[in-house]
Amino acid sequence: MLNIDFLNNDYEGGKTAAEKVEEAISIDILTGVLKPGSRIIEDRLCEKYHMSRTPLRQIIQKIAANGLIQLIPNRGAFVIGITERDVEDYFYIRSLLYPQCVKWAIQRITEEEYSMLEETFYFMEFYTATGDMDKMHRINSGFDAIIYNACHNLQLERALLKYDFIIKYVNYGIIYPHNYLTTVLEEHRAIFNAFRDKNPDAGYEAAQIHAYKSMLRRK
Amino acid sequence: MLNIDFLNNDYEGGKTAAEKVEEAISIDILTGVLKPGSRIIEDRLCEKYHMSRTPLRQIIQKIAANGLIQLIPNRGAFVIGITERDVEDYFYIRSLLYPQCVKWAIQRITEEEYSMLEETFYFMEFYTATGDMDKMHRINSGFDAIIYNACHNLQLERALLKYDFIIKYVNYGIIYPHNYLTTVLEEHRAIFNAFRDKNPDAGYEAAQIHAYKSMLRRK
DNA sequence: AATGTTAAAATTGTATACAATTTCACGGAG
DNA sequence: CTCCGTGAAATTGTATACAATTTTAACATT
Repeated sequence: MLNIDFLNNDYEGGKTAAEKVEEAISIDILTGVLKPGSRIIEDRLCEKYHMSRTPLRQIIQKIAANGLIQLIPNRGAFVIGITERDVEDYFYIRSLLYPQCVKWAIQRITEEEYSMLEETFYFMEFYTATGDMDKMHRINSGFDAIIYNACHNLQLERALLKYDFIIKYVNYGIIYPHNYLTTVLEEHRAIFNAFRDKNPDAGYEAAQIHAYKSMLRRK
Repeated sequence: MLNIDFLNNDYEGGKTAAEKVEEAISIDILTGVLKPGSRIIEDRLCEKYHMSRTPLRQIIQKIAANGLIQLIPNRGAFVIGITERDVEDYFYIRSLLYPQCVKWAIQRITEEEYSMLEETFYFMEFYTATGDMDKMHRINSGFDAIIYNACHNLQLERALLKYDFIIKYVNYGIIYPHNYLTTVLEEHRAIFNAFRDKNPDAGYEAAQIHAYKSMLRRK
């Protein structure tokens, strides 16, 4: 069932312990705490996260399947490096997929999902005024997550969530201009209006603009 | 190191036992042997594949990370169904990503990778005449795999390989028209020529045409 | 007949032990 | 001094045991 708990600051998403460790390791890779190319010794991580090798190895398999770790049989797990060009590439790929996702979502969204999107957008409007950057990042992610889910294509949803996850942590520490929040709100408004009007092509265009500008903002 | 062992009919890709089991389970899901929504009992699969639960659970985590299984904590693993519309969606997503991959690959391919691509293309020409459908599928996949690798973007490469994997097995048993091989060869030739001429835009266009026609051929 | 309760069975989650393999340091041959 | 062996240490791969949780099936209550 959908909910908007993500608006809460200390929301942990009902994650299991294993999911939290998975995220922690992934973040360590993306933020450079774990150096690209370096070998991951299972016992070290077991000690760090206070668990035995059995569940830890499952987590490593998952991260490897997501592409942040390379697993070489009998040799170990190695950190995959993400270069600046990779990040640019991910923005570019995202700008190919995101508009199509929005278009499909407008065609396929359910009543319930739309209500959720509407409610979230009103929160966005409200919190933009307060200027709480952290909360806004959270809501923006939630807004996108509802759209990703509403396109009703699991693989596309997962691909976009993955790219967003990578971009989010590689972007860590970036300074945003003072008009960042209002600018992004207006881009989102254009997308939301397309949902309200049930206009897939308008949504595609608005999404393209938003994705493209997101890419430029990084420069 | 790159090699063209995939041309060999009984080539197993140096897969480990675990990788073979992973592929077998994935194929069972895509071909409907494991019914969508059904629960996967670990012990049953352990018996079927003659291994203990520890390595099997790692495999399940991997498949879940790839999106073919849904894992619910303490409740078990459930088969994700792939509908006909999903397959159409995957073709569509692929047609968005494939041309970009070709374009980047032409800009980024190394000498060694190009030699490999050239050699593979000559094999394609040769084997098209023989009409061995199975071998051609293998070579076509190899041709694409070299391109995916040459774009030097790991996530894009993996995304395309994943979609191809899904499409391949969902397409299982399809009857191809008699001119299928020569048609596909010409589409590939256009792509290869773009590599030969180092022309990214021509490659993008040729790839777009190939992806689009592949989508239509399914109908 | 429908609903709730409870205990046994089944299943998932985790820790540990051991086997298989690789890595690394040391010493000898050329 | 470099290049190989060689064996111990470290690390990865797998099986098994047990703990935690869920599922089930039988039974009682209304």
